[in-house]
Amino acid sequence: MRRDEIPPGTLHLLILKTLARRGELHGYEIARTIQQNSEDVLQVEEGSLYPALQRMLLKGWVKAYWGTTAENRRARFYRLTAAGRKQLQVEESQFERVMSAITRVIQTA
Amino acid sequence: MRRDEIPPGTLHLLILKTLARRGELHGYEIARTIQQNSEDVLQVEEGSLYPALQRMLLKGWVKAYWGTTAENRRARFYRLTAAGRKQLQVEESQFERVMSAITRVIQTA
DNA sequence: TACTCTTCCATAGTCTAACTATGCATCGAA
DNA sequence: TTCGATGCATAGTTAGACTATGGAAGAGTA
Repeated sequence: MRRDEIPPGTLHLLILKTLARRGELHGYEIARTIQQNSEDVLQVEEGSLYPALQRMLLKGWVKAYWGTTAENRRARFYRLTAAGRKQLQVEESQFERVMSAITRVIQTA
Repeated sequence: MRRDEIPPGTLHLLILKTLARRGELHGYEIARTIQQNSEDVLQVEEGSLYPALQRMLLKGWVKAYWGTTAENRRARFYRLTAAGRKQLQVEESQFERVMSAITRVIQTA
């Protein structure tokens, strides 16, 4: 998940999508999920993840609460809000729109 | 071609690809070509384009020379170097690799 | 004539967000 | 008793796309 690899903002999209599917997860779990689903292509650094979650909290796309994991550890869990669900739709279609445009350019040139 | 839409570095890829197909073009022409091929989804701003071309010159991916356009205007033409051709391959497969990873995450979550 | 639009180049400075580095804390296993 | 994994978080750096701005030259037009 490097600056020179992925679109800025894509991390938001990936987090939103992951939460939409999985319901509620804590940060570390979100990172591992994305990493696994990408078959280890996308490495989600903690220094990217937590700031991203902070931004998303501020924007009201997610809400958070403290709880305990299955292994009895303290962790902060995140859940999508209605605004987050709407944002997911926006970002998903935006992503699709731009990526197919780029693909078009690459294939046409 | 906005920061919140496209991957940083993608502009390089699009320019490289465009030059690879079209042979040699001047800056303004590169911008219009990308824009047209994307069906106006990607707006290539001059404040993005020219700095990108400078970077690419520095990295030796393109070389430039002054000439005149069909309309008899002074313009700077760009052509791919061997290094640029190699870089194009790298960026193209990189792009493909990451985009399919993102798609995988979005579809799997 | 003056005007606006398009073509063409270029740079200075701003801003976003992913990054590195770092710090802290707990648990289980070696 | 050290190490790895789990878990959170922030400070500061960096790349690069952006806005704003400057210039020049030609074509058309009022």
